[in-house]
Amino acid sequence: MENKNAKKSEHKCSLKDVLDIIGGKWAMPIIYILSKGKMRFKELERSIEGINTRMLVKELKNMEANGILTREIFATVPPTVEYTLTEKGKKLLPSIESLYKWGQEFIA
Amino acid sequence: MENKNAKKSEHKCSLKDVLDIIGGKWAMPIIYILSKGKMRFKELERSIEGINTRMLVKELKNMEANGILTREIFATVPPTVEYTLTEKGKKLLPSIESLYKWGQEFIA
DNA sequence: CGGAATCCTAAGCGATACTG
DNA sequence: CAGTATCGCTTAGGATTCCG
Repeated sequence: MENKNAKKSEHKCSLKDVLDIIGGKWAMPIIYILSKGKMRFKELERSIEGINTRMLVKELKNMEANGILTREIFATVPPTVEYTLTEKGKKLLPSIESLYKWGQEFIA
Repeated sequence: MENKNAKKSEHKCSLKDVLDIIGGKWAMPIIYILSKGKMRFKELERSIEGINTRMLVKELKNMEANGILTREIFATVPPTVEYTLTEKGKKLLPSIESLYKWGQEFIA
């Protein structure tokens, strides 16, 4: 069982619960990239420096399971799959952009 | 060398760089707790559910090295040590609170 | 192209006991 | 009280290969 339980249904939702979802190494970078609009798998892989196939797949699945993004498949040859932020996902953007700006300001 | 390098001086500061500093399991929860004011080590340990001595020490050191909080020692018996957010650290609060609120809204 | 399946390792993390 | 010092995981994360 490599996959993360899509939130084990308690009703507390602390900061820790949020971080369980988007606290991984790649989640926020992915969301940040996707804020510019829908993207294909390969585009994402190229846009996010340092990530590899396995981690990208894994994070995308997690975020899909958590309703942060959607996955659309097009039966083309070769196959096309597009990822898009949901409204829920988009509402994470202010936080993430804010973190990013903090970095710009405080990390030389 | 268990400690994290207090930022290896490049000049790019991406989101990843921010997460290198506060992306760990406990950093944001600690900052969040400290937003209420300075606290002693033991208070922190009690306030943050699930953390243990080792991880608390480790994160506090990291954050101190990154200028997010300060550590004040008082030569009392028994010893007293207080941790306080720096201005730099406080500027992370909006992001963190925003993440927290997102959790309140979207994680049942 | 978009993954799935393997294999593997570093390090993040946890529990506990001990010390000034 | 405020930490160190060990020890031992587990698992997140990485590299690579293969498949429809």
